Amino acid sequence: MSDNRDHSGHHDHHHHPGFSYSNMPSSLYSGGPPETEMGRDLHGFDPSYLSFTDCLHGSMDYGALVRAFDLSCSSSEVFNAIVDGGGPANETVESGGGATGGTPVTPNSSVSSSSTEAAAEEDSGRSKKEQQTKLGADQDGVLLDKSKKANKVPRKKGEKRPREPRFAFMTKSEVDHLEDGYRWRKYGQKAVKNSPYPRSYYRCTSQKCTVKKRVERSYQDPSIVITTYEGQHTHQSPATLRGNTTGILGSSLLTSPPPAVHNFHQELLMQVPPSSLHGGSSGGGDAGAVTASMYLQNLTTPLQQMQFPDYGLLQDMVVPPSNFHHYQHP
DNA sequence: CGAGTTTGACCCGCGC
DNA sequence: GCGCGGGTCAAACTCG
Repeated sequence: MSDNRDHSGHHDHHHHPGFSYSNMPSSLYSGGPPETEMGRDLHGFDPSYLSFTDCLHGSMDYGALVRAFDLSCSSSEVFNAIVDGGGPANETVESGGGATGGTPVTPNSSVSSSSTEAAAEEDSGRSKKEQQTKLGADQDGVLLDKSKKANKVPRKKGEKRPREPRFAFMTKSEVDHLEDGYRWRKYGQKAVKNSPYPRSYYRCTSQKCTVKKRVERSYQDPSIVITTYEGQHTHQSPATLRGNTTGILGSSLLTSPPPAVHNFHQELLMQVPPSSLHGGSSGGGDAGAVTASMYLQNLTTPLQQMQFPDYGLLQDMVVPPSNFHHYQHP
C-alpha cells in the first residue's frame, strides 16, 4: 500500500475545485458542490419514495424504476444511482453487487443513492483489474507467480477483459462497510486522491464468485459512503438463504440478518439511467434500461436464474441525477 | 486453526 | 519515457 501510505503521508491536499470523484459521473455533481446537494437531499425525504429494498422486492423493470425515480425526483433528492453496464460480458451473469443491496441495508445508513460509475475511469483501471480478477477467478485465484507479487498470470496483450457491470450508490452511514447480506473479504485499501478517506476493496468470499466492491467515503461529506459493486453474485446471499429463498435481498436483510441490519432503516435512492446517458455511446437507449433493470433484478433474485441478454449492449450507463427514494421504515 | 484484515510491493493504463 | 494513481497480490498479523 505504498499508495495508501501516501494517503497518510503526502496525501495530496484535497483542494479540488469540484468534487473529483473520478468514478462518479459528472452528472452527479453537476452544478455544484456535491456537498450542497447531498446535504440538502439527505433531509426531507418524501415518505412516499420507494426504498431501494422496495425496488428490489418488487420485480421492477426499467419502467417501474423510472417511474419510481421520477416520483422521487420531484423531491429533489440528491443521491444518484449509477449503473454501469458491464461489458460484454458474456460471462455468467452474476448478480450485481447491487444485490447485495447491501448498501441499502446499512446499519446506520440513513440515505443512499446509487449511481453508475463513470465508465471512463473504470475503463482504464478496469482492464487490468478485471483481467487479474478473471484470471484469478479462473484459476481459483491462485495462480499467481510468486516470483512477482503482483504479477500473476501473464495476460495476453490486447486481450481486454469484458467489463463487468457496476453499480454504485451513496449511502449516508457512519460505517464504511455496509452490511448487505454477503460476506466480503477485504483485499486492499488505497488512498484516494484528493480525499482524506481511503478506499477499501472487498471481494465476495464465496468461491467462484468474483463480485467485488469498493467502499469509500465522500470527502465532501464524510457521512456519505460510496459503495460500488462490480460483477454479479453467482450465489444467493447468506442472509437470504437463511430466511427467504425468494432471493430478495431486501427482505432477508431487513428481516433477519445481520445484526445491524434490523435496526436501521435505510433509504436507498436509485436512479434510473436516462436515455441520455447511455445514449452517448451505445446507441440503444434500451441498453441502459436493461442494465438497470438487470441490476435490480439481480439484486432481488438469485442470479442463476436470470438470463441476461447481452451485457454488451449496456455499456456505460450513467444515470443523471434524479431522484431519490426514501425508505420509511415502519 | 481458520477466516478475515492490514499493508508494503507491484502491475498497468493513462496523461504529460 | 516517466510519473501518477488506481487496483491487486500476498505475507504477516489479528481475532474468534
